[in-house]
Amino acid sequence: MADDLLLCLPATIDPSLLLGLSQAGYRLEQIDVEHLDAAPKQLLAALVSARGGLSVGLDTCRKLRATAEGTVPILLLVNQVDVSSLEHTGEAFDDFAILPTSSAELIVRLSKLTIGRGAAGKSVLVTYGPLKINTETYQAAIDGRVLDLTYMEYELLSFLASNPTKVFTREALLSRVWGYEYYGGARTVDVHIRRLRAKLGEEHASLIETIRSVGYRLGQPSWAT
Amino acid sequence: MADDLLLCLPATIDPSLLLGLSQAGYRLEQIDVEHLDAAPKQLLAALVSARGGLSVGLDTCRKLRATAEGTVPILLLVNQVDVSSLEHTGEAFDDFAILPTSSAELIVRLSKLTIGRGAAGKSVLVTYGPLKINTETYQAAIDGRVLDLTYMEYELLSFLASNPTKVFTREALLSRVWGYEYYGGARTVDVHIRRLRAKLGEEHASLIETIRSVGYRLGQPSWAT
DNA sequence: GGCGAATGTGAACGGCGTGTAAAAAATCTT
DNA sequence: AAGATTTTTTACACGCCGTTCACATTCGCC
Repeated sequence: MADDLLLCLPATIDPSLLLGLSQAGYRLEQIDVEHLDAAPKQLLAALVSARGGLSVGLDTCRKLRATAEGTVPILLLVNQVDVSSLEHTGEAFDDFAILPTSSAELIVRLSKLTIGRGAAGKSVLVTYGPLKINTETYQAAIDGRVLDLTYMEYELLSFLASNPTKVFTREALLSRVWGYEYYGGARTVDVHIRRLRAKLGEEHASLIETIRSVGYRLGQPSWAT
Repeated sequence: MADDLLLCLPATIDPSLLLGLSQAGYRLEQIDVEHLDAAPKQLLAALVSARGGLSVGLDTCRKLRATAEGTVPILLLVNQVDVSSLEHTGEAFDDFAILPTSSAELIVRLSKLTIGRGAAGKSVLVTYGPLKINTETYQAAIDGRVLDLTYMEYELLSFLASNPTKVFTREALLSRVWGYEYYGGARTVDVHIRRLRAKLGEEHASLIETIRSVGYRLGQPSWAT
C-alpha cells in the first residue's frame, strides 16, 4: 500500500530510515510545522524527532495538534535518555520509538497507528471542509447533519473524501471502491454520485464535481478557489 | 499510582525490568494463560514475551484475547529480529517493545495503554445512556431494570457497551467476544443480537443498530465539532 | 445553432443481507 | 442419565439497495 506520510523533523534523521519507509510504499514529504496548513490533505501520519531536545519535540507535537490536522497520528522519535520524561506528557503524541530505531519498527508502529485501534488508537476522522467522516462508526455528516447513507454511498463518499481534489475515472472508482474483480457498467457510478449529491443537500451538491469525459472529483484544489 | 499488572510471560525476562515496574507502583503478578480465568479482575494490562519465538508469543496474545479478559491491553515484548514480522498481525496485541528494553519505556507504554481507563484498570461500571453494566457482578440493567442475560448475551452486550458507537463486523465480534479460535457461522451473532434487542425491550431495542453489510453498533456517535 | 457524445434523472427489476422463528446440538443441572 | 437451559445451526420471508435501462438534458466541438 502506498500512503502519504508527512515528516516534521530536522535534517538530522538517519537517511536509511527514510529509505526503508519509502521502500515500504510510504510517500514521504518533509515539511515545517509552520507551513503545515499548506500541506497536502492526504496526510497519513507525522514523524516528529526529539533529537534536538525533548521539549522542542513535544512543542512540535502540540503545534501539530493545534492545526487543522490535529487528529493526525503522531509518532515521536526520542533518545533513550528522554524516555523516562515521557510519562506524564498526556496525549501530545500517539506513539514513540527510541533512537536509534529501525525502519521495520517504524513501519509496524505506523501501520498500527493508522489502522484505528493501535497503540493509542484514535478514531480515524476524515474531514474535508464541512464534510466529516468517522470510519469507526461508519457515519458521515455535513455541517453537523448526519447523513443517512447506504453502504455503497458511504464507501464511495469515504473514498472520495480520503483523496480530495483528485479526479478519478469511473473505472478507477469501480476498481478501488467496488473491487478489482467487478464487472459492471460504468454508469453505476453516476447513479451513486447522483444520490450522494442529493443527500449532501442542494447547498453542498457541488462538492462533488463532474469532470466531463474524465470522471468525478470531491472538492476543488486550493488554488482554484 | 499503584495499579495491578498481570504478567503472562516465561521466567526468562530480565528481573531488573520487573524491579523497575514494581518501583513505579505496579503490582505484578505472574500468571499462566491457561489459568487466566482465576486471575484478579482488576487486571490492568498484560505483558507477553515473544522471546520464546514470535509465533508462541502471538499465540499467547490470541489466547488472552479469547478469554473473558479479551479487552485487556496487551504489550508484547519482541526481539529485534522479529520486528518486521509484526506488520500484518492485526489486533493480536496493542503495543510492543523491542528487547532489550528498559523499565522506563515499559512504564510509558503501559501508561499510554491504560490512559482513560479507571485507576483500577478496566472500569467496573460501564454505562452508556440508560444502560448500566457492572463487570464485577456480571449484571446489566437498563432504566434501572435488571436484565436477565445468559452468558453469551452478557459478553456481547458488555463488549459492545465497552466500545460504544463503534461498528464491528460479525467476524470481529466473533473474534473478540467468542474468541480467536472460534469457527462458527457468522449468523450466530445475528441471533444473539436479536435476543439482546428483545430483552432490552421495545423501547431500547434500537440501541443496537444494524449497519447493513457491515455489522452492528451500540449507540450513535455524537458529532462533537 | 446543430449534432453527437457524455452526463443527469427517474423508475423498475432482482439479488442479497437481515429479521425471525424453530429445530438441532451442546452444555449445564439435578 | 434425563431434563432443562443455552448456544448454534438452519430455513424462509421480507425489504432494502445496488444495478440496469430508457429517456431527458447538458456540454463540447465544428
